[in-house]
Amino acid sequence: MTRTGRRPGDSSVTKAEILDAARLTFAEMGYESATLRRIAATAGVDVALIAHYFGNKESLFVAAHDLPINPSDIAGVLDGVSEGEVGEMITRFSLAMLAADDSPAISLMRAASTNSSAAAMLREFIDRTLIDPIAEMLDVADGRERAALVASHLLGVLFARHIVGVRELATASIDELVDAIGPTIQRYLTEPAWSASAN
Amino acid sequence: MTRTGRRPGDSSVTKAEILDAARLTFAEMGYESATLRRIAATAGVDVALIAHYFGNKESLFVAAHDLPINPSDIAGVLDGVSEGEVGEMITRFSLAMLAADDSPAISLMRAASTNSSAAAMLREFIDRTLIDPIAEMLDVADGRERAALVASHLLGVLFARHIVGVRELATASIDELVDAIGPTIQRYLTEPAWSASAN
DNA sequence: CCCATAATTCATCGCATGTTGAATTATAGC
DNA sequence: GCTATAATTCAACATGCGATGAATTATGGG
Repeated sequence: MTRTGRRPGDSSVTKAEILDAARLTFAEMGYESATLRRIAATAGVDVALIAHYFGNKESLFVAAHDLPINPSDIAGVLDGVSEGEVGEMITRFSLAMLAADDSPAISLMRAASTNSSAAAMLREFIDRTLIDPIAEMLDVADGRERAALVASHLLGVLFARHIVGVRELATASIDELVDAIGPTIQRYLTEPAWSASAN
Repeated sequence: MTRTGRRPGDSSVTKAEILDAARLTFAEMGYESATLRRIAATAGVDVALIAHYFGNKESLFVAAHDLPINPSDIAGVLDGVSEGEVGEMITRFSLAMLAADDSPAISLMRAASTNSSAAAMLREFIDRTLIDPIAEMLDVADGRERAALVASHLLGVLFARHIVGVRELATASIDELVDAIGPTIQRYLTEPAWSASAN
């Protein structure tokens, strides 16, 4: 029975535990349904400690989604891959890396649906993590439009598979999905221009 | 200043107005953020009237999403379209019909992110409105898997365009998007088998 | 060994929510 | 025209929320 006052023993990993609990809880239930009390309970901590460290709920959310995937991850994945395999690689990366249970991507998708500042965060995340590096790699005039189409499909697969639970996608293995979707992504990237694409 | 008691005048369109307000509000803000009081205010009605008609919030949500798109809509769209134009037609249908501001599809997507019974409703909606009719039309062994891939991409475009607001997709016209995405959808539908697809 | 400071909990506040029950007024069938 | 019933609002509730301020205990630098 922990009582009041500072805990004995080692240093403070507590802050990181709160962030982990926040990521997990936000990813499971979305922004408004994830209560500070529940996050605190998951972290084994009083709710006031969260306020002490992070001020308010929104700041906690931002802090929990700040670091964990750095935008150069995908650039690293793409580096040294032959041009014909890029679609497959991006697809595999998205299905594996972005879809872990406490992944900030899924968490952001959940939160973005009901919270406009989370939507802004997800928008920026998509830009930095997917569209920017892909467009830079492509280095063609309509690169950002192509990358946005890629992102939309990958988002849709994550959404259908992990949030909605569409059976045909939820039960498929990553390899099967990569086989099915990779070539489509590849075409969006390297197929000759399909029409006059505006903006 | 409307006071207590039954309103004078005509019959009761009030119930339908509540449903409209509910659809609109749920679509704008998601399940938990849409409060009964706000829905009531939008409908110009006291909150207790909602309880009187629909019992509780969840029943209201279900009622608001029950009828409004019937699953034969897409079948009608597909009927009499040449096989090569099906992808374009489905894409256009999704971008136009499913994405209106008070569309139950967007509303369900928002709610599904944070509410598991809404996710179940969306799952069923996708099955009935997209996967079932498409698979039936295709009439091939892996028809449901193909249809699920189609649905995932279309969902992703709606999500990126209307919920996240990815710029490249949000600013594009429907025609431009149909030009870009239609051929991809078409390939998912009619391209020869890509590999051994399981389940 | 002190003492400033950090880490932590407790108690509580104000507020918004979903829900309930009673009161009031109009409609419609007899 | 009376009366049962439907439509509607008002008032209030219990609950759970995010937030705040004070209290308590350990740590670590001088």
